[in-house]
Amino acid sequence: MNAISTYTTILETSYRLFAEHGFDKTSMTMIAKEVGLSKPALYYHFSSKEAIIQTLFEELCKSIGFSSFFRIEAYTKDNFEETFIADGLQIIHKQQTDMYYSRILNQYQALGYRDPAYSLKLVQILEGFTAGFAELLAHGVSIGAIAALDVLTKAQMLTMIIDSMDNFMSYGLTYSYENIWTTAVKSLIKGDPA
Amino acid sequence: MNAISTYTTILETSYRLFAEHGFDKTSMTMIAKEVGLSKPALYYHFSSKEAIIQTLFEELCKSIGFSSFFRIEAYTKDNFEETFIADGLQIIHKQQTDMYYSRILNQYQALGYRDPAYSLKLVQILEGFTAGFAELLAHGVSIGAIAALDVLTKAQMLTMIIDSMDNFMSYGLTYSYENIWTTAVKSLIKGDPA
DNA sequence: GTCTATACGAGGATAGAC
DNA sequence: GTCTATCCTCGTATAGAC
Repeated sequence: MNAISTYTTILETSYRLFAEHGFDKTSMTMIAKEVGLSKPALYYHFSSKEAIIQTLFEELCKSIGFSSFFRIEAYTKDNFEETFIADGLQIIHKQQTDMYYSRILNQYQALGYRDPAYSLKLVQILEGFTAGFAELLAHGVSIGAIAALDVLTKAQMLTMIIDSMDNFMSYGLTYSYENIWTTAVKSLIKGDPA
Repeated sequence: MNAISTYTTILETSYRLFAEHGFDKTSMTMIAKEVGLSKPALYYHFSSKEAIIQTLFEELCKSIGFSSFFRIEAYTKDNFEETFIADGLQIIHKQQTDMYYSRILNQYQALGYRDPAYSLKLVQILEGFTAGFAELLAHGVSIGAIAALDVLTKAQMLTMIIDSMDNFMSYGLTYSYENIWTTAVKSLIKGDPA
């Protein structure tokens, strides 16, 4: 038994190859060679290529929900804006540590066009962000930190900014994402409390 | 000679099949069958599958630049906000008339990860939007329609909203995109002129 | 411009031994 | 758990006739 199991090595290697070459252009032969196994040994661990793709998807989904980044109970009237900004910056930093993340996500999105199992889950994550932002903004209103105006629309816009920053980063665009997020939050949640 | 040439029919059919099944899962056999041709006849018009993909990409790029939607010379102090909103809504409406558009774009983005020819052009289009918005906002400042604050960052945010709305629409999410765009523009360009 | 027939390679997956 | 050898299918692409 290795310290790092074959199973885990296969997943990590597949993740990288899928990001570099895409699902379709990454063959089981490539994965086996890169891991240092024969194809049948690979099939011993995963019954099909689709099984690898699904397993990776489940792992991915575990770590990218709204509540992994934003903790509503920490928001007070005094720290509201700065905490909002800081929590969002966590997402940016996480993505900057995994160059492959958005490429992989892009491919699951494409898969979702043909297999609702993927799109349903991805939509659920996006809607989780919108619902989370809406709840957070509503919380901000209730504690008197911000004005109650267009809460749902603003939540949707924040979700879009997060979604799109990910996209831009995957293109290699070197924008000042920290600055964009900070400006977005300030633009959207400013205004005197009602 | 048909009124609609074989060449055009191939492109239109390919566009639809690529959107429905993806580039890789759409074979030349499928395209030939759907068009009503044999495979060699198909290869007579396009020397390879890649050639079809490239031709479609060039056609696509022609119609999605910033200047196809925003006409800076029409912006005055009095109509600035409403024209800004109206021009952006054109993009939303255009995308709503072509369900396949964002699916196809998603795939060219994925291709771009491996072939810079695609990503360079796509990045160019995105940067065209950011530059266009920045120019438009600067114009707004110069004619006294809006305040001069964070012009570049705001231009980037607007590009992101456009980019992400496209993405959300492709998921089938039925948000009120008109409302989001309107709120985005109002949130970002409001403020008294300097 | 379009066809029938076919070459050729690669990919997913399995049989059966160790 | 891992191997060698192999099967089958399907993909791109071409040869050569009409």
